[in-house]
Amino acid sequence: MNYWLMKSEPDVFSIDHLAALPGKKSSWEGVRNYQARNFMKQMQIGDQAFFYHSSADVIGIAGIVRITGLAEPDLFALDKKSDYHDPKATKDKNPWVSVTVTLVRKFKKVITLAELRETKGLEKMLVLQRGMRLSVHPVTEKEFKIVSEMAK
DNA sequence: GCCAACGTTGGC
DNA sequence: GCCAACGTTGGC
Repeated sequence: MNYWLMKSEPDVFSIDHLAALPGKKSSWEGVRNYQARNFMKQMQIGDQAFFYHSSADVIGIAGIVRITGLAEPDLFALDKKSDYHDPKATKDKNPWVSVTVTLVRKFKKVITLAELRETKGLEKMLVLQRGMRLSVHPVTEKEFKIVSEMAK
């Protein structure tokens, strides 16, 4: 069982959008970075991930989701009308994948980046590292537990 | 809107 | 394969 952090711009897709969907379930598409994609391929059913709001009024971790569907081809890459279209992707050679996530818990209050920075034990958390832009990346079990406790 | 820190592209 | 130019991410 592994833990992850997944970034989304809440203007595009927020934790409230997810909560409003049938089954509180959605595919997670549009990742167009190979390193992030490789992490998505490693995800297993039951893994948990932080839902992170980036480029927002309140930046930080908004809640927890569970991986309920393994990586499969991200068909938005083939859709010319999609913002996620990749002109180099074809049906036979589509490098991009999406996974399915289901909401576990929305935090009462977003745990902000500033709060994360002030918390002991999270010093090495990847999202806090300088220049860290990966939209999908791993979180340690220890970090996952500390942040989960903060949200109680 | 600025800009640091990356990732990608393309000429050579 | 190198690397300059360009594009993107994302905090501030």
